[in-house]
Amino acid sequence: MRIRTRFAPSPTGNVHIGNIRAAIYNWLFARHEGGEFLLRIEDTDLARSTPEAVRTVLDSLAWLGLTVDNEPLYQSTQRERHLEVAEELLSKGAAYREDRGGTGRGEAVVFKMPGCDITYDDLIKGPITKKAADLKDFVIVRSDGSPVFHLGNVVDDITMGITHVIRGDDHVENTFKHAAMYAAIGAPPPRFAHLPMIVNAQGKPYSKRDGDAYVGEFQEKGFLPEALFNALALLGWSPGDDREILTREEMIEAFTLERVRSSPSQLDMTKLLWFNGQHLKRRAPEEQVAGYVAALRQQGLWREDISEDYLRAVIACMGERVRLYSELGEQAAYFFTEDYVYDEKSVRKRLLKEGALGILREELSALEAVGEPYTAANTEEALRALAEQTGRTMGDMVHPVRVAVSGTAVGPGLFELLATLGRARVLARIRRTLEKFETQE
RNA sequence: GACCCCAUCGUCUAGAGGCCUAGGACUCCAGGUUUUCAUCCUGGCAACACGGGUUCGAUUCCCGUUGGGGUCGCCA
Repeated sequence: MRIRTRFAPSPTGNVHIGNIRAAIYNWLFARHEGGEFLLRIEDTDLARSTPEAVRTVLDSLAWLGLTVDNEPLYQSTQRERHLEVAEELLSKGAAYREDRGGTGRGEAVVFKMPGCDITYDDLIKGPITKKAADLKDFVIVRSDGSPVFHLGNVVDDITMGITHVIRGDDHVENTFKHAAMYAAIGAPPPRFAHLPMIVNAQGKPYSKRDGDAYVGEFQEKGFLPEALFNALALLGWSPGDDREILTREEMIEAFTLERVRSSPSQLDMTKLLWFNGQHLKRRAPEEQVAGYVAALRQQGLWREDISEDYLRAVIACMGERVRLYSELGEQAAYFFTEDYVYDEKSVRKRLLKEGALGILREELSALEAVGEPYTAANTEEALRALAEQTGRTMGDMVHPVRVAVSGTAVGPGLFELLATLGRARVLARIRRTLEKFETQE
């Protein structure tokens, strides 16, 4: 039989990482088995299910590359089918009408539990049994005639031909109800697998106050979809060897439900950042450009006259110092503005030290003497010659220039930095720095 | 409260009775490389919640305790 899984979110706004992780596992499982991954929008709560909310769900799936094999089934379109099944259940005696609690609201349709213990074999947790005494009848159609979640969920899974229901831990109790309904309807039940919850940094369930809980937040912060995918997939699942950085294909290849853990876990932001850095450096340079431009634009550092060649040079220059697009602007705004800040500590240590400004002035002459092309090799040669002449170390040479042209003591190799910045900028910045601090001394 | 689930370094995890003086990753620390930082290399700190069993032998199996979580709706 062809494997079929589904993701069945109720579109109530942003998609939580716990839910998207369930979607990832459904997708991975279906792809691994050569089956299908379907989407159902559980939009019966019309008040909360807006078109924008549906859009958000679709966007999140698309962003993460979770390709769906069907046109999404909107649960609200299935209402008649749900009610039909309720009638069948009624006529079979598997359900009855009752004014629950005698509220006078009218009669609801109540599903009758079979009166025996129910056991189902969870693909992740193993067999779980519930005693008959702990199983209560429940409403499947409200007194106003609308179907309840349990009815719609089961009926839709049957009509969609779902073979494996992979969902959050919070549904285990429902599974006994659902299993009983499959039996009453006379449909073969799917296999169930319940994923442990993802908890917040305090090890507690997520609350509205917690940040970093929704897919959109990571997207906005500039995380790479493949990095979030990878990190989330490895929360609760592992390939069985020591691999951590995996491509989608490698995960599909290795994914099995047997290797999913049954204890909750938390998403560590520091490690997520590491995942991002790893995936970032695996991206082709041309793929990176757009991401950097978007981040720089957001930071107000982008100007349309900046050439792509220049940006590429900057990216190459910064190398693995950047793990997230936004870190480029944070760490090295000086590539994009003349108005960079002079880090106070760096200035004190490298420029205001005895004789530093004198050295810098000598270096200015040496660097002025270097013509185009202003390559790393050429500028290095000039400063090496100066160091030899004056009996100084390269350290003495490098530090003042670095602070002068970038305002900070940390960054890429100095000569790559100079070559990237270009002759005009370098000389202008050194002159300006000299002016600024010589008068200050 | 009742029922169900969970429990290995700070975090993510490997481990399915002896291969474990418990392995890997992130973070952190030290050293090396480098003009600085980052990368990279080397090394280090750090865990089987507790108590009983079962067994020649338990991180691994069973029971209990403790702790955490889920569910108890005419919500989904």
